[in-house]
Amino acid sequence: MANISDIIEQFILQQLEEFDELNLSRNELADYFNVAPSQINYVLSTRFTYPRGFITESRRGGGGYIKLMRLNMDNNEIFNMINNTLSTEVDYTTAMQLLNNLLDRDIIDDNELNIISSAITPKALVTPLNNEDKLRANILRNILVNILKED
Amino acid sequence: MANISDIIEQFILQQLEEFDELNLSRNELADYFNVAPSQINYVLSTRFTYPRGFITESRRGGGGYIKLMRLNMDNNEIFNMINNTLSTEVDYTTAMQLLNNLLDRDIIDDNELNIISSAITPKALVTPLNNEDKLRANILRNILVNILKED
DNA sequence: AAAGTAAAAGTCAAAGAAAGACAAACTTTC
DNA sequence: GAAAGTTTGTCTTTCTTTGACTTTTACTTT
Repeated sequence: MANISDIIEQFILQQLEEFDELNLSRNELADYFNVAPSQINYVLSTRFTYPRGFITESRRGGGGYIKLMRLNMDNNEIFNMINNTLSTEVDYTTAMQLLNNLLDRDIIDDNELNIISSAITPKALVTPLNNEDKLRANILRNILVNILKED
Repeated sequence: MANISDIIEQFILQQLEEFDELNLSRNELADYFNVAPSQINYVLSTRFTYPRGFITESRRGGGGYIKLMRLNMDNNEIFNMINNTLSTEVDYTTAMQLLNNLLDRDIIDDNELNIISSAITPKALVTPLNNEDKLRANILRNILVNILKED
């Protein structure tokens, strides 16, 4: 019950109440809690996930960091779509329907729809393995999550 | 942003806002930031690259210098550069340099850069076999061609 | 004018500093 | 007792910093 991962999770959540965006140092955090650095990855990847409304970004090497951001979940139409429609795979037609839906709701504009759709056309996603739909879901999720993060 | 290379990059970028062409002294700069002279080369070669829209020229010996220039390119040259950079494969760093270049030249705006870059992050392009860079080039080409055809 | 010297910048490789991946070992839960 | 979840550790990859050595150029001396 009082496992260290939960404690670290609470610690991070607490920080996130003050700031929407955290800049963590994996090693420092690990040091602070006396755990292996990879445990930080474990906490992040099991608790601070997309479906729970978080997004991470990182950089290695000197001055490296892990940036953790909380998504704005006021817009839960998109949020639900991301979690449902885009959880694993999505074909082009469905993806376009979703985007048009977002356009109707003024969540994205014409120009944005244009750019996003050109990123996920079958032509853009040529891949030897037949994982086009998986790729599309992944890319689209990334884009929309990014839009959510903006506000 | 606690690494010195990023700080030096910012410093140079700031100078470049005033002038399109800078005359740097490698030793003086290195001295100013208290780093090894070769670190200046590192910063220049990792950040002020051709896809980012820069080119350098230098001279050794007494009175030597490094001249850093922002290229000005007409639409045709930009088009060619895009095609060259994206002809087969492109890694994330290079792609971002290209996008920042397009941002500087007002070909895309902040919002567009944001969307596009989230479509091509390594995270968005997870793929079992080593074709991430190929995929990225393909997607990015699709997006940019689409944007360029608008005007 | 040739030779020598000092003042630059260039090259490259080794060391260092982070984070990522992944699997083995352990613990809890059902 | 098996499955799920957690902890630990090792190895890899990426990016940065440092330093030793080389090359080029301008200036000085003979």
